[in-house]
Amino acid sequence: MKGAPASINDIARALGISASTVSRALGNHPDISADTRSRVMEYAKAIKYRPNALAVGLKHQRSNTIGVVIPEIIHHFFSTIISGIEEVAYSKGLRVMICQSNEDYNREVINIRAMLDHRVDGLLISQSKDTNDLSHFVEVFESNVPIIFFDRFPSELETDRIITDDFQGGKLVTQHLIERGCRSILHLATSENLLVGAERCRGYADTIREAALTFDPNLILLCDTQQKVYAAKEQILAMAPHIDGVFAVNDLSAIAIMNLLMDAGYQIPDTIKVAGFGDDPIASIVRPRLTTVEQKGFMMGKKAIEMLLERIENPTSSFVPRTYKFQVSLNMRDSS
Amino acid sequence: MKGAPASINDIARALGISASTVSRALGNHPDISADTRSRVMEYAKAIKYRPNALAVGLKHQRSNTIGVVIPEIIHHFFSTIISGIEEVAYSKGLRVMICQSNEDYNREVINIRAMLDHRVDGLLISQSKDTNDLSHFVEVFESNVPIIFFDRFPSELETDRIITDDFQGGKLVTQHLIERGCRSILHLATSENLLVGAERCRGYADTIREAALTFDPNLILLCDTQQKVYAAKEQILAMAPHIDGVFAVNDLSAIAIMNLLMDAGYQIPDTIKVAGFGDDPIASIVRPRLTTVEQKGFMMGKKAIEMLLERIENPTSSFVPRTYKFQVSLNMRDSS
DNA sequence: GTGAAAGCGCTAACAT
DNA sequence: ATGTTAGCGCTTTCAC
Repeated sequence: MKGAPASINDIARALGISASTVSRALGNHPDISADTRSRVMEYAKAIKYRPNALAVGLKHQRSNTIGVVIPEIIHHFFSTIISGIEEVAYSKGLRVMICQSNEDYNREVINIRAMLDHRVDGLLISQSKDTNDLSHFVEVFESNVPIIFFDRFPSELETDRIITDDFQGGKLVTQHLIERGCRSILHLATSENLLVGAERCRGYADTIREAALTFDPNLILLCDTQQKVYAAKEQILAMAPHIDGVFAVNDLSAIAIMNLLMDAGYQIPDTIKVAGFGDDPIASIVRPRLTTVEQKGFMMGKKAIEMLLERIENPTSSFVPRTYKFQVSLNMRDSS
Repeated sequence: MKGAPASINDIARALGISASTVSRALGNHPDISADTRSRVMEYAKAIKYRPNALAVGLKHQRSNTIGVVIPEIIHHFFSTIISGIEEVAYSKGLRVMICQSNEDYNREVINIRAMLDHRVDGLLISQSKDTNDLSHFVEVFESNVPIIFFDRFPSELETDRIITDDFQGGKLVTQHLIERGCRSILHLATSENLLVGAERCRGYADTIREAALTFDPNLILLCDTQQKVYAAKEQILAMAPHIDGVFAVNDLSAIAIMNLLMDAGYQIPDTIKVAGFGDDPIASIVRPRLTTVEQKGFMMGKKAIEMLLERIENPTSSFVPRTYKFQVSLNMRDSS
């Protein structure tokens, strides 16, 4: 029940040796005699000595911590990415500092600055939906802190990226719906400046054209949350009689429209087929089970931190940005 | 594109003044002349100076950071708690360091130690399911770092707690099911050493007895995840003909059993009524919509950090543990 | 094999 | 109004 935690100096004083000897003993330096080492170790354990990470970080100019900034922790995809990141981090004794931007530009900036202030060794970021000004990212480059973007990245910047093949995912879904007989497919899209959404949409549009179906821009609705789907209820129900398929940019809006259509008396998949994107656990819980694109979140997280660690270890002057794109697969279930 | 970030000394040197003057100017110390202040500010902005949080922390013996350890970020309840915590933290310029234990004792220990090493100003913790040894918590007390438990706490320790009235929640659900006509209610419970689960179960059992229904211990199944529900499929289907209600300890297992029963031909809520606990967003998405107990996650998060800040500001020697219990409400939907 | 001293970046007495 | 100094806890030359 004492005030400040014990320091190396406390140990040194108690044992009548110098702080540097204690430091070396604790760090298993070869010069230290077995006897001294064990005395130090023993006493350190007895008083529950713990190194001050702030002091170590200040000395070493590195904090043994990597920072992660994600839009929203609540999304299963991001959670699995974090698990992947932590998996690797723990195995290497690295600390992980997680912050969420809540899809808010200002918070993203604040979080990134806080992480830089803490002298994180590297940064793993998935940018917020409403980030347009990229100067805070540029600051990171200028401060020479390695940074890897995952999933959502600023296309204007030449950076390392761990991404999903969203275009291919969009194609897979659309091809599947067409194979199942759909001829008029509604696409629930996400806000324009989100590249992942744009890619999924491009996959959709490309496939429609390839299949020689008529591409109708009116069949694209900006509607990427449950709330927005319900807000667009009238519009959707007005279109419903003319469509036989829906490709939603994520699982939650897919499920929302599925419910909305079923409540209006439509049969799924008989009358209208629905597919989503992401393979959220909820996709296999709802009825009918949702057909959706599976993303490799855990693997992406692992790959992201591995790439980051490589960058940290090789701070090469000639920077050549790399992109690692994960392939996707379609999980066919009962909704299509 | 320089190596180390600029320090106060760099500014001092460039401006031909002393480091302490720079420090004071940056900190808006009243003694500093307006001229000096503005010159420092301007130059600092120009070179994008950022204080080294490690150095500040080392000096001040506090890091302006609070640590949060939760079992799993993926659960909506914990995510909302985090949002509540961040809400307050951001408004006060505090940093939040989040770690997940993944319901693993060892990770919990590692995380807490890492936070202590970082000299966090305080700790907000919800303990993992398989934590029985409490010595790492005791270490926190001994190091005089304020700690508040939320939701899941060690009952053997006298600590500050922000909790849900789980007992009352269990009662509410059970009373509701009985009012709806249920006479034989199955309870899907969680592992024994999780107090929140035990309390919900106690609320269930108490209510059964109060209603003068026969309490049958065989109607309590240890089954708190989707997977475990499906693993117990045979057992559940064998009981199904004899029950007319289910109270699940959380929403995911409630939904799992709902699906399992519906797949087996049971009508919900007509033949069997089902209710969950937690009000996960999925509860209002699934069909039938799930009746469930609403927990005040966001409010709990806010309260937790507010209580923590109070503890940090008043490190009183006479510690009297406080418990703040949040009331719950029942959201009645279509499953009951 | 161990100690003394310097310094990481910052702040806060204590000068002046 | 500003400079000097010391020190937070740790590591690491450089001595011996």
